[in-house]
Amino acid sequence: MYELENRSHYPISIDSVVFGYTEGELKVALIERKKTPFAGMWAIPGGFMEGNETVEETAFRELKEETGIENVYLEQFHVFNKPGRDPRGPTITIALFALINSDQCHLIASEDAAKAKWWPAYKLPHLAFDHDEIYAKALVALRVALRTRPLAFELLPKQFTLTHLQDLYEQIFGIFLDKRNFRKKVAKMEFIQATGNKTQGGRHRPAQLFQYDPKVYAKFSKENLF
Amino acid sequence: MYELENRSHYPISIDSVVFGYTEGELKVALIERKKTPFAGMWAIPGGFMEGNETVEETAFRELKEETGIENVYLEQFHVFNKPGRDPRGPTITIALFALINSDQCHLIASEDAAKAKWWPAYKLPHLAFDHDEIYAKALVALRVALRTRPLAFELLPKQFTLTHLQDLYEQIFGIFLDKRNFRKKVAKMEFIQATGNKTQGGRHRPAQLFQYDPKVYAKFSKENLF
DNA sequence: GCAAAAGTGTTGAAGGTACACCCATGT
DNA sequence: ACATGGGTGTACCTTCAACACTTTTGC
Repeated sequence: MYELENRSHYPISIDSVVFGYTEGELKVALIERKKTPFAGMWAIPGGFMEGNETVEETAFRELKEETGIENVYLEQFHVFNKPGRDPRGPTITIALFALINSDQCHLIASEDAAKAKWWPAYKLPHLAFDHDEIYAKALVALRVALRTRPLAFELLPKQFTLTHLQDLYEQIFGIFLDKRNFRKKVAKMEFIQATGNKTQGGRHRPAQLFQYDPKVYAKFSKENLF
Repeated sequence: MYELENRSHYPISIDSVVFGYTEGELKVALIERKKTPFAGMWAIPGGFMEGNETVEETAFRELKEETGIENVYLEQFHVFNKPGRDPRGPTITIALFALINSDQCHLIASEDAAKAKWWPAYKLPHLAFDHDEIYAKALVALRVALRTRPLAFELLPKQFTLTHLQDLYEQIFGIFLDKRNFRKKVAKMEFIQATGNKTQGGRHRPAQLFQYDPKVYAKFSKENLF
């Protein structure tokens, strides 16, 4: 403890851009600020590190407090510290993105946040602080992550249809994919397995339900190095 | 300034993994620690943020102080804060990687560092703190970055031969490439241009020198979205 | 003239893209 | 019976992978 006493110390805030997928649409969880600065504006949920918390612990705590969200996949993507980004003084923000299947996830506001709400990912309002910039980087990080790792499944329920999987990719990357070609590709991925179950209740032909097997993926990705 | 006063404040260290390419070999700049803890061990250069510095400003200042390195490409890749990673108490380390053409870059030690030295990237000694772990992540980040952006040129002199470019990729990704296929691919990349100049002095056929044109790349990458 | 690195084309395999119709269900 | 989304195969084209010899220079 001796040597660090002389050092400058900084408040550190942890902000988490939470992506969800509900009703066939990519969504983002935002909170409306109660307090100044930027009271009344929408913002990315987050808050300050306290005591001996780690970055991830702070992120989980703040998400729970501000939105009620638990059990999400979290990943760091950038540190923001441009001078002037927080009118209360110099702060350092570590930004993370979170992935959740938001189908049965109602947001619950509390404490620092007046409201918490899922917004369509491509129709966000103007955000508080420099959160527009943080969000833009989060989207890029999301695309890079989804390209290189099997994270789409974090956004889907355990069992999902191929149409949903395709739709998710189309929305995240802003492209259209050919249904037959997409399915041919998925068929070759042994870590995406048919369960034998089917959807019910649509007034159309029921769809097969698939699931992701991380063990098969682990074997597969070791063999293919990347 | 009012509201931040109550918050926990933390010392923040900035460590930069500097990759260089000298004498046909991928290298990393390390310093030997003078002070406890870990006096006598090799470590990634870095130090603590002070005053109103930004992350990047701290990184540049520490690199200059500890190794004499200036004018490098810098990019953040991860924040480390596992409890116990620094015996002096809880600290947060923001890690960056740096890219430089180290051909004419002699390292100059000073202040906190007893020595500064280029090490072959795949033959590092065991490092101080959790720097082995930081370095492992830096290598992964380097590969991801080189795959998705034209950063190889930061490691090469302004004019370079195709053999050097190929060798750099082979070392970074740990693979062997076919010379003819590699050159065919490069030929299609309009942002890598022959200068008309040639190498001199080898006792073999002189090689054409190429250079990277960022303007052409910018046009190219906008057209191809990724 | 020999050592050492530079430079150059062709062929076959694999993977990607484009494209249109029938199927199972609910109302 | 009709509306809705589920499901399937083929042909072409582009890209990737494998492979060996000639050229230019310094000594």
